[in-house]
Amino acid sequence: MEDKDISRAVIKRLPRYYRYLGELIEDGVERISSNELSNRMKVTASQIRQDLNNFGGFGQQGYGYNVKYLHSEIAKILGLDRTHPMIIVGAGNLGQALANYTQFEKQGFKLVGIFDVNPVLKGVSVRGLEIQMVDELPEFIKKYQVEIATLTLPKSKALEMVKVLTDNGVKAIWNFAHTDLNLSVPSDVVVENVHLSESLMRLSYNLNRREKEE
Amino acid sequence: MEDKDISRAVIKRLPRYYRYLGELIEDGVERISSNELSNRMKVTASQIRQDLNNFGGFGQQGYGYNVKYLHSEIAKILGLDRTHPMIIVGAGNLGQALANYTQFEKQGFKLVGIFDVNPVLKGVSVRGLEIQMVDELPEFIKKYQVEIATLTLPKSKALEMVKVLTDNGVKAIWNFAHTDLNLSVPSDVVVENVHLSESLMRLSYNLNRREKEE
DNA sequence: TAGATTGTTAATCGATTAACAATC
DNA sequence: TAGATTGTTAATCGATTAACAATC
Repeated sequence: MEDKDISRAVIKRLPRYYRYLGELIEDGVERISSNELSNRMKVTASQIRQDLNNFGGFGQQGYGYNVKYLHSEIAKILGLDRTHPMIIVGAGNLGQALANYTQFEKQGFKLVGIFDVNPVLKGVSVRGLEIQMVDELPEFIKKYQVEIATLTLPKSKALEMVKVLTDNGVKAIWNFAHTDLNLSVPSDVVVENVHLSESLMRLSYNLNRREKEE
Repeated sequence: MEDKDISRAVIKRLPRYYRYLGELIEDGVERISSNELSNRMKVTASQIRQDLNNFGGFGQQGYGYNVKYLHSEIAKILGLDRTHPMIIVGAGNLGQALANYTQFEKQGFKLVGIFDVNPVLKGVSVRGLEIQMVDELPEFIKKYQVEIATLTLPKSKALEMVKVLTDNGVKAIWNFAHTDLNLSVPSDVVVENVHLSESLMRLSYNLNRREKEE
């Protein structure tokens, strides 16, 4: 590919642009300038233009950006213009909660299976899918061409699971286990770590800080 | 306070240091140099030393860092050395899943109440706590001196809720709703936005990218 | 055409890395 | 003391912002 490397910071902002553009569409807004958008999003207009121009010239001088067009272009960049078969591995509280999040489906992340290691959960139905045991993973992944695995298992089990998943063709791992999987995954597999407890700690840090300030 | 402003990037890394140090304690490691730690964490030793020195000199020349001591110092910085009364507002799948996450309790985030707007859920027990209706929030927040509110409600309801919460003394909001609350909250209230769907989109972007690369 | 606003280059700012003197 | 490793300053790198010519 000819694409230059896009910085992490830019990629991090893309879904936020996408969300705001979606809201503008709902509000019936047809076009928007980088300046108007910058007011809404509290980022600089300069940053918006720089960010977007990493991927192409989506705007028009004197006019601004067509909201629908820009929204659909960002969707393409993010891979939301096609369906990604996804499974959840770990059918505990969090796994089941994510399974019930219908929002993801709308964005093309289609849940095709739920797995766990606990035999007690075998056959239990979650949003119309029966929980399966992990020994069925290899066959299932190939059959359904699973691209994304959501990992909602304890750290110890997560590490074992990763090998099974990637050996059988999973190309992306959405990791909720308390460990950094990107260090133990083949180089052609992408990982996004969520780490909710770290997020809560950052909140706690800022809370602490505010209290001390006064 | 005399503290200079610590950059976001540093704060983002703190919980990760904390996690690795916790693992080192479990492994019985007593001391560690920035160099050893840098190998494990895949960051530069220089960055580790710079980061830590924002908060004080926790190491010793020729020796390195005492693992237990550093761990406990970071805990203090993050506010994990005391208890934070927390509530969950929104007792849907995600809210209930988070309620059952006992990990948070261990780090001082004590769940004292769960609330929802849906009367059907009233009185339903989640991890020993009966779901309450949101009209009981004002009294409850004051009585239990609630510091943190976890928001797991749809966007529309989240916005109304924020006012009730902050008017009654909540000082920190852990926001899972698909909106940027930091733009609509009093300046003395801190917000941490989670945005799971944005995380999934970043994974999707990287997946897309890898596919195109070959 | 004149006005508006992009795309893009240049300037600034901040964060990361390297280097090394201080010191245990 | 000699060796190791921090704390900290200086150099580099990258990301953000400002400015403006290009152009719709």
